[in-house]
Amino acid sequence: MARPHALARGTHGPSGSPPHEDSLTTFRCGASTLLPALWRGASSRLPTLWCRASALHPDGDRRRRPTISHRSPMRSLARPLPARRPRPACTIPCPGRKRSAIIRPPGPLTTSPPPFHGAPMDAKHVYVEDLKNHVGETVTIKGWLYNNRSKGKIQFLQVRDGTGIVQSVLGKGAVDDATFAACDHLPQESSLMVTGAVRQDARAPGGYELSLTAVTIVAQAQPYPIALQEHGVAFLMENRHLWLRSRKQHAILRVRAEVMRAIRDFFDSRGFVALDSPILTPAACEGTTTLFNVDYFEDKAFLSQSGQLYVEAGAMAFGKVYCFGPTFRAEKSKTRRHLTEFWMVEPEIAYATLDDVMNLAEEFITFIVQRCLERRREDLKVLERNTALLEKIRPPFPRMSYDEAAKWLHDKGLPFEDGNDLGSPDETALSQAHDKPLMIHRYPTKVKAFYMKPDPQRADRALCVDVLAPEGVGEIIGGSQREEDLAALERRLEEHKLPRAAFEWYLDLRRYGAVPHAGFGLGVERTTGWICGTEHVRECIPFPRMMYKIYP
RNA sequence: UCCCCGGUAGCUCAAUGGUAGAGUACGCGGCUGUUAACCGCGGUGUUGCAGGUUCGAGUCCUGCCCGGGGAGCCA
Repeated sequence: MARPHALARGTHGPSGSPPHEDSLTTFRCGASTLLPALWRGASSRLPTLWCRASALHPDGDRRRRPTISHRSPMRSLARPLPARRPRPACTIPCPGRKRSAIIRPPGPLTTSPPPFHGAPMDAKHVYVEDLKNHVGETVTIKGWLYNNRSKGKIQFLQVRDGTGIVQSVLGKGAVDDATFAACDHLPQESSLMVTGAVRQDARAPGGYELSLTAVTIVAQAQPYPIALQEHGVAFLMENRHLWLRSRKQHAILRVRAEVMRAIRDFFDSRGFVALDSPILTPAACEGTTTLFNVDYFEDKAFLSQSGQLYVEAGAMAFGKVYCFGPTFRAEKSKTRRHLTEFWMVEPEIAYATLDDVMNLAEEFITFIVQRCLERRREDLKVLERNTALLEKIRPPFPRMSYDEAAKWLHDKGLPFEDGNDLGSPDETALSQAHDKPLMIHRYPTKVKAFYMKPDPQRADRALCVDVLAPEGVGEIIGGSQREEDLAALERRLEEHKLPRAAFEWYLDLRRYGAVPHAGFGLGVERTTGWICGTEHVRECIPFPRMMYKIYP
């Protein structure tokens, strides 16, 4: 009862019309085992695509795949390729011939697409993560082939569906021979639907497996670039859109999603109003860092580096607010801690002091970590994270003033100059020395932003706090009590040489009912990276944006 | 912007200045419990680019390009 499926038709373009070249990329003409006689006859005229390395670039030459960089924006896409030894645009293996054939552009498709193999899917569709509730039932998993270990007359198809991976066992005779043979040649990441009885079996990774009675191949993949082997970072980054399917990346991004949900749950349940700040802004919030420029009609604008000034307005209106969104920094930082686009949550509270936000940060971090332990333990296991270290993350967190930190660094013999901001190596050393987040407060006023309130006890120290995650991770929170005095703030703007006109609205917040207030910002990717034990923040966001890197 | 490391097959990597080679992926064959399965067979190539030294350069020198890590700055 094999029949074409809507999904399959979709991959071949409208029936009877010439397919778009791209639409052909989902099947291959070398797959004669998949095709009935009529279709196979047509396949010799079909152009497609079983190129060894054409997954990323239409000319099949991986070395020319688009790499977009600051110095050579869109170079490989914008310029014609240099003249060189002619290469086949696309090749297919031809039985009986040593060399691959050169493929001509596609002609019109006149035959119908190949039918699927296997029985129609009348079994209940379930997700891999729910399989344990369906032992003994016959169910269908819809997903992609993670790996196939073929052992002659028995095949072990490992199918992933986004919620997990399940091993399904296909014995010869369980399905028709054509389907069995097709499965034996299925490349990694081919999409397929498998139907079978759910069994508990200790031999299966994950503990449950399927005894298959039907397999439907939705789309046979081209050879998948990301093999089950080690790959270099550069290669994986250029294949980020596919890398997301890998187990570790999958686990990290699920933890990230949990972190984001925990953030919202924490503030929403405490009476904070979500008040989003603009992404397009007229001026720098802090003045010191480099911003991305944007043409804003006839004017100039910037991508926001912080929503803080705007949530201050929000706090005066709603009492407790937070903004949560992307933030942009154009600094040329090339380290494992930096992205040019990252997500930040910034709570701001009226009538709050530095101590209030330090206490809040402590509760907040604890909430996020414990939530991930509670709900994403399996992912942390995939990541081989030492969760015992995370279990310890509960109040109180150690607190240290800047002066105490400076003394600690001196005692350790680290080259640190009093009065300077803490450098990266300093923070790393401090962070490594603690097994809980370390709160360092009251940095020198001169190294901090203009809006931070100086300590009334000591004007050369600001009422601010940085929270350093342990294990050498470093800063995940920066916060402060804000300067609420109009005259003092005006002086600070001048000292920082900031354009006053752009800040008039901000000064208004002091003119009309100023109150003490405070807040902080937490970086989502750094926090996720700490919880996951990830080496680099680029793995903690689906499509990282970094210096000179904006593809894919 | 500065400092350090790197660029060889689609991918991961070898190769005293002397014939560019493995594993993997891919293809074919074998195998009814595999765990990145295994066994046999099949060939990968402008050694990042441009010069230079040399009888001879993947290897040494110079410049450039690209990538990675770090400093500053920051979440």
